[in-house]
Amino acid sequence: MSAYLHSESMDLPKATRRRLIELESVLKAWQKTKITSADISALTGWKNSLVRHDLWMAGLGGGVSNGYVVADLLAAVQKANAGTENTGGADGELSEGRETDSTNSTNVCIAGLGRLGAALLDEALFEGSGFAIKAGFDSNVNRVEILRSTFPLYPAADMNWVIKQERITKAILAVADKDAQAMCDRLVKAGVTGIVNMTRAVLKVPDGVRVENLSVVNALKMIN
Amino acid sequence: MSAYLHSESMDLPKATRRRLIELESVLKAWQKTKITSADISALTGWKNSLVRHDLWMAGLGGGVSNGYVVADLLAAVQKANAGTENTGGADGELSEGRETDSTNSTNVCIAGLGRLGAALLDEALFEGSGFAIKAGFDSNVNRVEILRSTFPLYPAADMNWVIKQERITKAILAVADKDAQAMCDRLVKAGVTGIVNMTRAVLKVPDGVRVENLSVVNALKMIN
DNA sequence: ACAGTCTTGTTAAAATTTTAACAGTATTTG
DNA sequence: CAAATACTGTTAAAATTTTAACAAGACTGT
Repeated sequence: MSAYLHSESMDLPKATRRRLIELESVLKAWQKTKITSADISALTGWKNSLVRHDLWMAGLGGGVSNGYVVADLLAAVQKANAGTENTGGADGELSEGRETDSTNSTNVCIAGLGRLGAALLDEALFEGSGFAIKAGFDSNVNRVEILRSTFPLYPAADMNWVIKQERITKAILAVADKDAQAMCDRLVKAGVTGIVNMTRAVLKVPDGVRVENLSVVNALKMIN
Repeated sequence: MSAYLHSESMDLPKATRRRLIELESVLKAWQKTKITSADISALTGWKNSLVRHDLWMAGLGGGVSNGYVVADLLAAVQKANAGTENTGGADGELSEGRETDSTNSTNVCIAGLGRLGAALLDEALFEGSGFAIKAGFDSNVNRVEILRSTFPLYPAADMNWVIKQERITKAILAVADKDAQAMCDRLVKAGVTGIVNMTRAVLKVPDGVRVENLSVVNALKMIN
């Protein structure tokens, strides 16, 4: 059973996906032109066999026996990490994995423009990430009108049409805990398929919608 | 082998700890006085057997056969979640799990006061969490002097003595990606034992220091 | 070119985590 | 009050994830 999927097809284990995403950062920061699984292990704490296994599962690891060529591996990993959804056509060889491909990015909105949400309205944070903030929402119309931002802000009432018009597929949820589930429901209804949840609330979403929890307080509890 | 630890003693599996922390939020939001593992399952998506298993592992679950009394379970879960470090004495029965126990809280600092870091200087975010922000640091002295905040801000150079004096044990890292590892090293050297990493960098820390990664961009990649 | 080293891809084993199963005990219903 | 129902705590099985092991391919230095 459990047919290995070391090529592309269905999705990889979550843990592997997370490591591949982090590996991308590691590779970007690596100076030399070559890197070994032992190097990566030293840098991250992951067992080197796990690194190789991850790459194998993802069908990556072009090289044969002596270390990885960073440029190649990075390109492959980037491609794999983008993979799941995003790319509409998926038939092109894509131009060598170069920097920000603004035409090919996933559109994101921020729901809740309190201190935290407003702070995320920052292009710099998303530079070269493949994601582009397209809108901010808040129930408080006052806030929407007063806040200065590089991105257009809307009252939450406009959510439905804005999300459709701007082809937004992901949201960052930064409302108050007590409003989290309600806002989440609205986002999902509007067509969002993934939510980064910055609140402490545990969200219930329908199948097919992914949630990633990023509550600072919960994280503090984890490291405590 | 693998002696079950369904009582208190060594630490629970990470996944279980994470769920227990989230369970805390779920219980706080629950209105009725009783709750069953099936209710929790419906609310979170976790299998009900997993919920019971988690509680068993943690040595919780006071009740016997008919659902849990929310107040009791919440108190027990809160106690378990605080448990790992934090409490110095650990011999008291602790006063009924009441709200913010400001004397008993863990002290936290924020390293990096850019838009994101500055936004976290917000008491409201940490209300009733058991954590208290005690200081903010930035290498840019200008920023430290200009920023208005309820919390004292210091140039990074003062980190060492401030962290000791204020008995800070945890840090939220919100510097630029390229400075992340260096700042992390300084924090660890100053005595911090846990870091919430908001950057995209993968941090290397010595044994005994816990890291929780909360990069918004990486989270977006996960849900993509 | 050959022996020695390194390092990968891949498989198999070990460890961990989740799911299912069920005996036992409250609670409700007739 | 007995039977039926509704849950939990706990153990055992299933599934998943990580670690170890190793054959085979590439370099290195002589």
